[in-house]
Amino acid sequence: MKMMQHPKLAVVDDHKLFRKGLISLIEMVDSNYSIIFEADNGLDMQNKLQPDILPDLILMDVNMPGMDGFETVAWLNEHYPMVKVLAVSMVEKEESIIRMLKLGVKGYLSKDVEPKELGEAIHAVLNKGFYYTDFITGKLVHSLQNVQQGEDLRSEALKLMNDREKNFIQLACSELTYNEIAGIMFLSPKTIDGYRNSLFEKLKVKSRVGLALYAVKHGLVQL
Amino acid sequence: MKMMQHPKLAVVDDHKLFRKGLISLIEMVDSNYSIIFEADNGLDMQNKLQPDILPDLILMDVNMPGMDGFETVAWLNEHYPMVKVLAVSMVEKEESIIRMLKLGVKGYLSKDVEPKELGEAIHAVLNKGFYYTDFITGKLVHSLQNVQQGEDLRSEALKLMNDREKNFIQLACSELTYNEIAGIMFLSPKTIDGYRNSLFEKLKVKSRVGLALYAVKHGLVQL
DNA sequence: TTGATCATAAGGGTTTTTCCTGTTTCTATT
DNA sequence: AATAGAAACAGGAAAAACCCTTATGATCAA
Repeated sequence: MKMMQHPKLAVVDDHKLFRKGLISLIEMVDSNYSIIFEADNGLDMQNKLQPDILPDLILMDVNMPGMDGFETVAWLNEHYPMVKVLAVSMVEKEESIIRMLKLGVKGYLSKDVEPKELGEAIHAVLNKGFYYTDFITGKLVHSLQNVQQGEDLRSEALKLMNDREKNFIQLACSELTYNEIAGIMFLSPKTIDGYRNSLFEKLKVKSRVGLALYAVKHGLVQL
Repeated sequence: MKMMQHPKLAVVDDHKLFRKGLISLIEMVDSNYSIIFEADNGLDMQNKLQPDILPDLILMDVNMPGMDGFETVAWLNEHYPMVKVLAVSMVEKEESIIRMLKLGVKGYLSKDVEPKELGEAIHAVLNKGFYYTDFITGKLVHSLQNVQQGEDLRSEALKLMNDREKNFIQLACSELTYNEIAGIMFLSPKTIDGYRNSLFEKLKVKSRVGLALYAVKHGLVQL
């Protein structure tokens, strides 16, 4: 495997102390790396990015004021898709990890890993293209299985209502008025009233918005 | 980490020769393992499973005549969820891998790995609970990104509105009335009126339901 | 200083939604 | 045929959502 000569790195993190510490650690683990800039958040990064001297890898915090990690990575994908990103975050919420992976980050490190692992991660991303730990893979697999749970939610929900109600709730997830829905279903608006009230009770919601969100959550309508 | 004393294994695969070979390899890498049964497919496995002597781990082929790996794992989840499964397959189609992982298999091995890796995989599943290679993780991440395009929508959507409006649209995805939302945001209901109208125009929606669905679709609120 | 723009907010109206309490119609069962 | 239960439907009223126009103060650029 061919090694990069002088990998150029950048650090984006709103906590100055952490940022500086990270940089000093990186310089310690491998003096070959050069930090070409550091930034407080995504906007700051946009200003400091020089199109003619792009970093090979950006260490990116997730939660930052102003422009957060998600937005920043999305922006990078748009404008400089060749720049790799290694997420470095305090939070280990599954949802954050999955979102960042979906955006294509090459790895996701917790802020409390050993410096040794930081070095390994950077090396892996630069030379192998990615660094996914068992922890990350575990989250990934778990989130897959949640999609399965969504299916269960769906079938549970479907059991609660009859065909007319299913038909109605789908139409209710729109900008049609109940009167218009009644027209489409060839029913009196008052019957629609009845469906609504019965679903409010069954699904424990209090408004049409609640109804629509319930339907989406349980996969009864696709967006 | 505590080792299991005499791990009980089973092999389900329709190719007799491969099955026998696999068994002999397993006995070779660690004589501690005992193979308590082998089966041709899922149905055969159901017959040979003795509820009082369950295997700790089943090596499971994916494509089998009769009852295939998917069905078999689903059945195991239903009836013996504590039995771990390590998929061993000839096919490396992303879709197969993802489906098996969704079903909760603890690892997915190609049939042409080195015997050494087979040993490592069995050991890892028994002692650590799972064995996911970089290859598997790669497939996982890739399948995530295929599902994706929502993040781009999200950042597009965020650009359209200011902070107050973002705040408001999230609150609008609830069963609060606009009056209550005004109270929460310390604003006059008439100002909320203004936010609503401005978002209706910007997002090209006509009702609060439309607003809520827009927000969900673009990832502005999570369900 | 003036004009433009933006966030906030008011007045006052219409439409839609929500929530009662009923009645009628149909259908299945005894 | 009698009856029980559901599905469909109504009247009426209050609450919420929607829509249009106008106004004030703050900020900013010319």
